[in-house]
Amino acid sequence: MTNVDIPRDKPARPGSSRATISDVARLAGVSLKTASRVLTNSPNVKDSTRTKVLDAATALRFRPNAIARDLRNGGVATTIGFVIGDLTNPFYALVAAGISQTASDRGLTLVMAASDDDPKRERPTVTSMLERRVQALLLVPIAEDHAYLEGERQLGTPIIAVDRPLSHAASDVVVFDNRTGARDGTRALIDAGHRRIAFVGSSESLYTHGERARGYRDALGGAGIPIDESIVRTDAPSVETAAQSTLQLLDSSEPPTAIFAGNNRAAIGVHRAIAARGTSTALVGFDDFDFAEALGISVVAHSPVDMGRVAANLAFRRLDEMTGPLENIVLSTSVTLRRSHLFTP
Amino acid sequence: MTNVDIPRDKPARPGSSRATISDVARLAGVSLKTASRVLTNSPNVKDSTRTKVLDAATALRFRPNAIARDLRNGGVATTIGFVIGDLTNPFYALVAAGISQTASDRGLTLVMAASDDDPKRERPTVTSMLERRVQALLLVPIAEDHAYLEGERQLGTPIIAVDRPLSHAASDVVVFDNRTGARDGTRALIDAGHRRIAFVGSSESLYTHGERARGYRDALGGAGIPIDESIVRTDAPSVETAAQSTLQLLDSSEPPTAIFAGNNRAAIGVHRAIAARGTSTALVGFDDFDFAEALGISVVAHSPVDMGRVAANLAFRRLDEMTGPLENIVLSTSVTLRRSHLFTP
DNA sequence: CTGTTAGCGCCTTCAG
DNA sequence: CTGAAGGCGCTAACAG
Repeated sequence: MTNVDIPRDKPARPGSSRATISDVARLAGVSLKTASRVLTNSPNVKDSTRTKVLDAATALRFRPNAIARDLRNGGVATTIGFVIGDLTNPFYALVAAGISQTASDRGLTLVMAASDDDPKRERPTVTSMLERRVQALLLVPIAEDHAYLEGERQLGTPIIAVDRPLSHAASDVVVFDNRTGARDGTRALIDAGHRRIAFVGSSESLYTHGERARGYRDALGGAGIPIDESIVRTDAPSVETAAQSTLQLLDSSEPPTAIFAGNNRAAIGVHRAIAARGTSTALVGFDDFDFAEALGISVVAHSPVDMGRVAANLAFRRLDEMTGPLENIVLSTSVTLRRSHLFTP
Repeated sequence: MTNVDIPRDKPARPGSSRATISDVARLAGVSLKTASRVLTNSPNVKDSTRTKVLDAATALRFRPNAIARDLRNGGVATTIGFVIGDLTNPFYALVAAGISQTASDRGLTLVMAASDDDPKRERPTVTSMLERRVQALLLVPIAEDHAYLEGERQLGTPIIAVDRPLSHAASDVVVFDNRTGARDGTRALIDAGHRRIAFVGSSESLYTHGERARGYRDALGGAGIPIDESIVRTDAPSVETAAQSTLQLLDSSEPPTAIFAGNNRAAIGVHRAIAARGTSTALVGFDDFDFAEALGISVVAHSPVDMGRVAANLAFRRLDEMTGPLENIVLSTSVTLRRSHLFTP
């Protein structure tokens, strides 16, 4: 039974009125498959037929339906998924930029979903990506338990953890060398003559901050400076809390002469507090951003864009040859010295 | 560094080894449709059957295939597309965050593609989105001619221009009130007693900067200050060029006492140049960001996240009722006064 | 060179 | 409450 007279009533949904390949074929007076061949640039088509089909396609404003194509081609989409906590954080936005670039080089489109930093929302978000049949899934993990991902990975979808490893589950990972970076950053402070150096950042239970606090301790230990836990403030996840903690540090009887800030937000908060008190406390931060450069803040720098690129490339390697041990890629950091490690003007 | 061997059962293509609904049905000993009913939460299924199917699904690690579902449901994806020039610019990242939030409230996933600020790449990028049958397309236009979008819109896909209008084509648009914002920002400088106020930003041929330069002129004109075109520098699209232009301004025989910066990058460059010269030139910027706050720079502020939200909501309204005239939504801005409009410390 | 046939995985008729 | 067909738009096999 051929479907010659399909009644196209009203375009209830967008797209429902779009021409299909058979519409094009009919208008061009060729078979469906011939039209398909032309539209997919297959060889073995007479030139005159080709132009006839192409003309019909433009006349009908034909757009191939990638959904149908993807279904036909194994039910896998030509997309790569990125599950992110909060796109509002410029750091993750840059990672996304790196992924996007790399993906588009491979003809894949980036599909993104934010879990709004809510650990409970991570799994549904990931599931939705998987249902969309993304070719690979990159994610910045925030849930407490990622055991649920094990099965997915075994089903063949490469899963790459970005910026921190999964909890209770193995996977490919791309992270920065937080520990070494923090150590070197702290060392810059020591080299500048400081001995009483505080740490301001998030909870050590956060992978990145745990590593950074460790690096900070490494540096002090290496220089024979005893660690005073009262000036290790890991209670500052936001700009405001960082400013708060710094104020307390500065107002104490034995204030630090230098501060190592655990991330970009902490650095802003610390800087603000120092400015408020008018002290010349030295500062080194982790993460390089516009404001750090503008303010002359010395930092442990890295490249979030590269992180995205590396993660995407790792996913593609998995796609091309599924075998091999899990990889744990550690991206190096570098210390960018400006002025603030000496004092804050 | 842990190296665990990945167990690969069926190393074919990802997804090829995934269970389908009929696999689930077979294992559960029911018909395909019954399984489907259970998995879509339809009523009218005996509880015992339901659990049987659910058990089979988990056993098989079944994941519904959204590609097939979308094809079935009219060939339209449950996604919304965003074509962006450069995700690296925090401004656009924030717009994307707003879109993402709003989309996920509606059960849609964001698919994003960057054209890398290359006007030539815009159209292919848009086309790829359309082939993916996104329900709506938001884009930050950069091509010179958007006539090609007319037809697409008529085919039923809502198309919303974000941050600037299309060229040579009509569409729904969401923009900021750049002109009024720039006027008010410049006025703050005038109110602070400045009379010789320079403009540093991108080419006026860029919609946003054209408007902002106009607002700047409005303010000067309104205060009876003649416009000296030699201090209107629209040759500064980047941080570096902005710093360069500012340096020239500062080194001239008749330097300005204040500068209005056309956007976030310009503000950074201007600030850097002022710091380099050590002058106390006043500054007001367009766009509010961390560094502006950290540096005490007064700015014309707005909400990129809201812009994304508004644009997405407009798209959804179009989806729900396709009728009505094209809309041109203008988002207001506000002046945030810190210290730099008086002088730069 | 071109056409016919047969599904990809899912869900909505329409029957039992 | 459950099952049997049919088809969304497209392309890979096979013919001719």
